[in-house]
Amino acid sequence: MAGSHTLAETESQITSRLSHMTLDFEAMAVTSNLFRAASAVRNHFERNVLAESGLSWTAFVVMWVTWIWEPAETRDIAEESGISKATLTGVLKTLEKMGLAERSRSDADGRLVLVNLTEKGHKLMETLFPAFNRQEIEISSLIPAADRANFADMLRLLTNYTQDQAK
Amino acid sequence: MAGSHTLAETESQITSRLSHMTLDFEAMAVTSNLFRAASAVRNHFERNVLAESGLSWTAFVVMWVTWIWEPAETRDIAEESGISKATLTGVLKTLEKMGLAERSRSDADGRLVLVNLTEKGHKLMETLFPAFNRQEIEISSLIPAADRANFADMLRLLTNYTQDQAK
DNA sequence: TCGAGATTGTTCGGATACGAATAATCTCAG
DNA sequence: CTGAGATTATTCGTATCCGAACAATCTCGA
Repeated sequence: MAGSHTLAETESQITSRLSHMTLDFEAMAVTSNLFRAASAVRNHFERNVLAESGLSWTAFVVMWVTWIWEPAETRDIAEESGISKATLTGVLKTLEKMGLAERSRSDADGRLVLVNLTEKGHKLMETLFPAFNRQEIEISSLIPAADRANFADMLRLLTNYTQDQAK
Repeated sequence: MAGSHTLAETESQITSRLSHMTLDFEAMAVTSNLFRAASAVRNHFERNVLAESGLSWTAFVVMWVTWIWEPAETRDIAEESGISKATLTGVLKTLEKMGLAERSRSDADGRLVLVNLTEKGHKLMETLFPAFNRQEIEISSLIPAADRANFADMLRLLTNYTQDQAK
């Protein structure tokens, strides 16, 4: 756990405070660092790439998924973006308010809602996505090239397992 | 990106839609899967371990950090938990309301706030943490044992780099 | 001793996040 | 043809999340 204490200090304090318990430090390290890293990376992107266009990480991801698959169904966008449909409704409201996306009810099935980016949304993605990808390259270069694909695969293992458990 | 499309379908569609752009798929895979995995793991823990005691992931982490370092200063808790001080104020309000933690102003420095778990908070952690750690073991066992420590180290690289950039 | 600058925690506004409840729509078996 | 069951998106309530602004406190150099 990064923070005001070193890793050694942290493990030492944990051992001292919880000596009556069996702990798996390695297991703790996997989950706590996963969440810390994701949080830190999201904040980094929001501050350095997305702030200028007023987008949150999730708003960007939703625009990205829509850009790739449009016209996209909201149930698919939510799943591809890893957020609930309730959350997507709110994020799309924000994007519509910014004039970046538009929704319409499907002709084929009245339950479904389709989403497209607006022209303004397309223009934004043409410049924002390359900047975002450059930052992705910078960040991922911290991971040794030989480990990178494996790292992504291990992350997918975690996602797939926990999401399968939810079904 | 896990979702309603396979990885191959996704990369194919991206290539087809954005053929005018150079893309680094590997870089994209690192950041998008990092966030997806973290989100999925958090939801998994909230549903399967934390829901019963009404705690969110972050509320648990704050309790955990406080348990280890108490009496803990709020600036340190926020840093160790990877959240802002503004967020911590809100989370501590929630924990106080639940009777699980208490705050007091430091005698030594009037700017600082100290936090302790209450007796009820300690009791909860005595049973909740082992259950949480068991789930951590289950989740991390998805990562091959030989890769686990390295995986956590790579995550720390991402966190440290992005947080250093924020300073 | 004093004041500028720094640090701390809180409040505010607005965005994300989700489960549960709800209404609308579709499917399919009888 | 009809109704039960399933699926969809939205609303609601509540929690988290953060940056900016603010008030209180501390430090340190002049």
